[in-house]
Amino acid sequence: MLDAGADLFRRQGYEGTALKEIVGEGGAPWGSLYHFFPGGKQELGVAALRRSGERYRRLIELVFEGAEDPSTALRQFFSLSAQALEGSDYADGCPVATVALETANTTDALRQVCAEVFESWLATLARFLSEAGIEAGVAYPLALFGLSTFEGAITLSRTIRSTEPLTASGEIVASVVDAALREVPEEST
Amino acid sequence: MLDAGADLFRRQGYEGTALKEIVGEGGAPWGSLYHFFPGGKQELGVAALRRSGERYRRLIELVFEGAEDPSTALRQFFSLSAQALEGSDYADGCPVATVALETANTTDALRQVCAEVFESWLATLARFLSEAGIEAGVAYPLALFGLSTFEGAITLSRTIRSTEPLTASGEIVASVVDAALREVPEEST
DNA sequence: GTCTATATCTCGATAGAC
DNA sequence: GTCTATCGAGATATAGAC
Repeated sequence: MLDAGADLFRRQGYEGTALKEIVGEGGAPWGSLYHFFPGGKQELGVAALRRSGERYRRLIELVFEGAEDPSTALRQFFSLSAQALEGSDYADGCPVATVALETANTTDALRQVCAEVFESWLATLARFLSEAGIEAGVAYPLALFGLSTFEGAITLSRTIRSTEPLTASGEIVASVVDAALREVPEEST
Repeated sequence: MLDAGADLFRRQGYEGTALKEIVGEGGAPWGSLYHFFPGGKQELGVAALRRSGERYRRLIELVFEGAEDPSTALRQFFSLSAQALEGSDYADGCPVATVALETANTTDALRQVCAEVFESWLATLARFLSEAGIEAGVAYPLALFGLSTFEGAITLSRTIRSTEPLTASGEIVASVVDAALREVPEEST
């Protein structure tokens, strides 16, 4: 049920998704919805976002751990997302961005979860950048920049139905991080 | 009425905004809504997005025309948006991004307008980059990158309620464009 | 715990007088 | 053109049997 909700929220947003749709898609019994989520739709939303946010964070980790440096990891991540978008008819974008924008000024509980998720991704990104030798004061702004570009590129790609924003942005982000890495003194690698 | 609609769509999205709210806020007569927009909410949405999208495009033009080069224009634009966000309790972000994500896979008429708006901004950006001497094949991907980063930074800033994503990203985008400008042969300026 | 039925509300859209 | 009243659909949430 959480997975079905997360998937629908990502595609059509929070307001655009009906509870019946979630229980229908998830094959879960309608009667048990308010047993597990006494807080109703909002509580389900919070739980679904937390779950998909953490899953996405682990995906980031996986890509960075498998790559030789953060720059190639980013290039791969952008390219991977472009593939995922194209293969899903431009539906599988960021699991929280749509809800984040919808609720930034309306439903604070949901906005807060989205903020927590974004910050967990930022912390993960900054950690990998730091571990590659980039100094702490630079790593966090660089993570902010990288995630910003990624989120915006997904927004553009979904809207104009082309992977071009993701691929073009991915190249430049990777090159920016690459330049930062080249400023790292040799001993620290 | 169009302005009231555009404002509400930007803050709380398309699905999250009721028609009554729009006519209420706009002080317009309810009876005339379906006279001017026989297509109902969707037609009003299309018109509102087109209008605010074009207004925003002219704002971009204004900033670029007033700045000495595209790099400083971008820095100013990010900084201006950060101010606008902070001054509006993080409500006045991008006028189309929220609706774009909501409708990318649900309501194609709205998605298409958002795509048109984004593309008009991209064309404007690419034109200014070209006019500054950056070759055509580079200007468009650079515009894609710049707009992507901007859109994502707004998303992050609104969600975590901090201007940090915008300021950090603005600096880096400006420096990337600055580097591209330095590759321009002197004669072409 | 889960089901069915339903209460209550709000939405978008329409009808018809003026 | 604009107003008032209202329709019908679909939403969230609840009640009460099992």
